[in-house]
Amino acid sequence: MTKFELAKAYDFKATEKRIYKFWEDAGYFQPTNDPNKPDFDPTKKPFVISIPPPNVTGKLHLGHAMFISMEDLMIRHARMKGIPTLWVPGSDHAGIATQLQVEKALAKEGKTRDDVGRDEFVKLAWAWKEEYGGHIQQQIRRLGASCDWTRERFTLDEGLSIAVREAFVSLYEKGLIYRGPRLINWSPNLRTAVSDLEVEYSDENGTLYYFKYRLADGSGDFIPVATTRPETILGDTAVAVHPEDERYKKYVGKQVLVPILDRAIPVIADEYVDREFGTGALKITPAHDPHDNEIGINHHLEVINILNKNATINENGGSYEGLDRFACRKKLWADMKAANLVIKEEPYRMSVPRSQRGGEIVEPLISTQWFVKIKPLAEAALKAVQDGQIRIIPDHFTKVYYNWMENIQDWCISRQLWWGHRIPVWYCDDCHEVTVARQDPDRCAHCGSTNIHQDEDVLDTWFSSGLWPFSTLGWPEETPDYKYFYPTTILETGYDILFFWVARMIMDGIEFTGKPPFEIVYLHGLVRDEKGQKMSKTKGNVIDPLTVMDTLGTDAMRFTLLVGSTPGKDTNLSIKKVEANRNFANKVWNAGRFVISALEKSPAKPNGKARWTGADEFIHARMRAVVRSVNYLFENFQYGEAGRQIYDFFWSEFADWYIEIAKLQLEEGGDRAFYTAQTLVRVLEKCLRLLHPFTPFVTEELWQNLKKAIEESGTGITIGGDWAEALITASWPESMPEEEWENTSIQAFQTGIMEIVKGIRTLRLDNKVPFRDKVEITLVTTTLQNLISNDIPLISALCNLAKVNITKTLPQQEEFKNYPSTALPSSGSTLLFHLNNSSLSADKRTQLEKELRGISSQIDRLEKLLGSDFAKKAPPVVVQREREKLSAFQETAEKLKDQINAL
RNA sequence: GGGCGGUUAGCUCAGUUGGUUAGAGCGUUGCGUUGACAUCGCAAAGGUCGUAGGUUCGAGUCCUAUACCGCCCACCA
Repeated sequence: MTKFELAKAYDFKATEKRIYKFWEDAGYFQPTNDPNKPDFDPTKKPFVISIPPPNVTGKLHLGHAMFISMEDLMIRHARMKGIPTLWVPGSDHAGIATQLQVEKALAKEGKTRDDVGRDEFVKLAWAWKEEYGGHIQQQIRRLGASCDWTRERFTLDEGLSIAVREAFVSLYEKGLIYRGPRLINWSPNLRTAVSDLEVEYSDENGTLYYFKYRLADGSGDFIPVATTRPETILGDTAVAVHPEDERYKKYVGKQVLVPILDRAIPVIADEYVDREFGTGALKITPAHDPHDNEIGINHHLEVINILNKNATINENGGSYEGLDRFACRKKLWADMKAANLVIKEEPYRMSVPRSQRGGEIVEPLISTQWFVKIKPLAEAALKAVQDGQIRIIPDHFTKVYYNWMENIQDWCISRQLWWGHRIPVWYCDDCHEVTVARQDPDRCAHCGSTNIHQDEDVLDTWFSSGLWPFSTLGWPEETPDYKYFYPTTILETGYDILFFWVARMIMDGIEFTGKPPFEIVYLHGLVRDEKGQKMSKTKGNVIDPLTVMDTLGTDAMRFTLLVGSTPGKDTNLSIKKVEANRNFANKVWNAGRFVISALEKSPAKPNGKARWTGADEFIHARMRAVVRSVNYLFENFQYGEAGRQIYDFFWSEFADWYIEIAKLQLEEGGDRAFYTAQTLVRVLEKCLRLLHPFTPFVTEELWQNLKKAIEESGTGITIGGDWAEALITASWPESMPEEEWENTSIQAFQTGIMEIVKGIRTLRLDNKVPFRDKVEITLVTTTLQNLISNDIPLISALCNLAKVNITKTLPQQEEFKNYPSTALPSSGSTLLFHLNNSSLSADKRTQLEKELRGISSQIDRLEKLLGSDFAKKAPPVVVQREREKLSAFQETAEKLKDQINAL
């Protein structure tokens, strides 16, 4: 007797926390790296993932839930395969995001960052990190993430700061980092430069302003020009026209006057100008537009910056000085109108650059910043993918990657922020040379002066993220971790940060370690709402993973995310799906309860040899097939499909069929009961292993209970292998070679028991005979007789039959004419339902004829098929399969005709 | 402008080595159920797999063209 009283429903709330603690305390997440430990094997290639570090002050959202589920799946699978497995967790200091939060908190006290000063601000930011930084790590634990918390890292850690310093200095020494004035994207609210990637363009309604550029010669002649940003007129240093434009050719070389300011600027000719667009004349503002900047360089134009750092107009704007850029736009335009310099305004659809973080309009302007000369790094990174050293999944993102790498621009890495890695550059106040050093210097490396000061800027957050796979393992030190675990195996993340992060890690990895930092890039899709829309607070369609876990359980949510996703494709999440998977977790739980209860009905291990029933063989054969298929799918990164197949097998074959049959087989007692219990245990146990990477909690809890129950049952049931300490360390089911009996067993069960039982169920429903009424049937068959001879009691019990008759030919007695019947086309058999109801007989002919029509069309189709080249050219196995189908159909058709004739 | 993806049941989506009139969940309809599970069971209805060609004995699956939807990159004053 087992003393197991498992709850009727799976109680995930009670289970999840306890199980997680059990795993963590037992040290399962922590691979050994100690040569003195017995389980350390330096010849084994470890499986390693570095977590995409979430923002340290972030809150868990579905994007996190997605990658945690995905990576935990990979990690658990590898761990079960017996591979030394490491998943390095950590978080990112998230320069701009965190600084904004701290500034927001300050703003509540009516202060700005300037009020408190840099040192104090950084202290506040650290305090903020200490207070909120742990939250997301706790939330990641709730997801069941089996990462090694003893190796947790933070991008501003001491070790990682050393890595950042090393990376910067080494790039600088190679001439791959330079400083200079260039046109960059300026974020006025944040008062920092941002990289091109951090600018997002949005299509918005704007205005195209047409105005007059008067000639300086006082002729009163003018060139019409259009712009979307009138305030930039203040910084114009030329007007460009196309060299062959008949309208404006004559003006080239002459001077025109900047409106209001009356500054004289040249008219130049450049082929870049599109004669068709606008007025065909282009104002040139080299300081505030990328193209204009290029043209300016080619024509040696003056560069006039008109903006302050907060996007107000500076001293170059004359009377507009101090005005905000947009206020200036209004006022300048009004003034121009008054001066009769305005032609017209028209509505215009334009693409507006906005800051990814703050959302405000970004201004292109000239500023002195630090840049990485990226082309040499990109070339090597490109090659690593081309050569197959790194494989990107799904494949089509390879092209996206190439496209980006081939057109890459230098990367602006300096940020005018306070929260981040300070740029390791010191300026000498005496000789004005720069000192770039790994250790903080106390004097100038050139003149020895102690009058030096460090660069005020910090590095782009992504600069440190790019080093993540190796900086977290100890680089630049040759630590044991670095030597053993680097390069990592898979980099798993969303495709939205392919450029931000993945591409940079590849470039940095190759540059600094000489090796690609990982072998596989697996990109998952974004999680959207059930209609496929992006989740956003304003739309109110945000699903909070914490709430989902609270109400439906972590396993259900993980399973939903994993099974609903295909690599690289966005997935639409709806609560309905999670509910369905909550039901699945409960189904697993209850199947487990049943199997445990079956142990009570099983005697101890018998001496006799195993006697398997058709059902036993069927479920074993299907289990083997599922294991093979799941392994194939895992090898090809098709985790979603793998999960789906396990789900289907578990529910519609194991639970719906085998367990139902097992109930009857257990009643027989003796050996039959023993082998049934053993089959139940073995199949369930294997399913728990397969499911564990998807739904770790319910499977672990059940597995441990099952193990204990078996030990205490005294049945001596084995699982054909060793039990492990815990499911998390149990071995992964490997594929077994396909054997002849598998197919035979599956075929036999499906065409025999399954089809007969389904047929009887259908007859019952069609004829409104409830299950509780016993009925008699006659099975007319030439093929199934031997196959099911032992299964008559089983079929009888499953269908509540009083009697089963088996004949080879249709009975000729008068009464049978009125019996409802159904054809079993895959075996060429017919089922007669003993129910003499003359009111039904009227319909019988039509029903039979309808069935016959269906079957006949199948026969026609197959005859045609088999008469075609198909028979000659298709593989014999395939042809044979169709032949068998045809003969079964033909037999069915004969029987149907006989019945019709007998009416 | 360049690139990529999608189009399969009422809805949301699976369906990767081409194998023969397509699957799931939810929804709908009907029936059932006190012993693993109502977080359940049995069944039904519902699809010419966007369109047009092509390759092949065979195409949802491969190729070409096309329509519509979506995304990414570059960005035109």
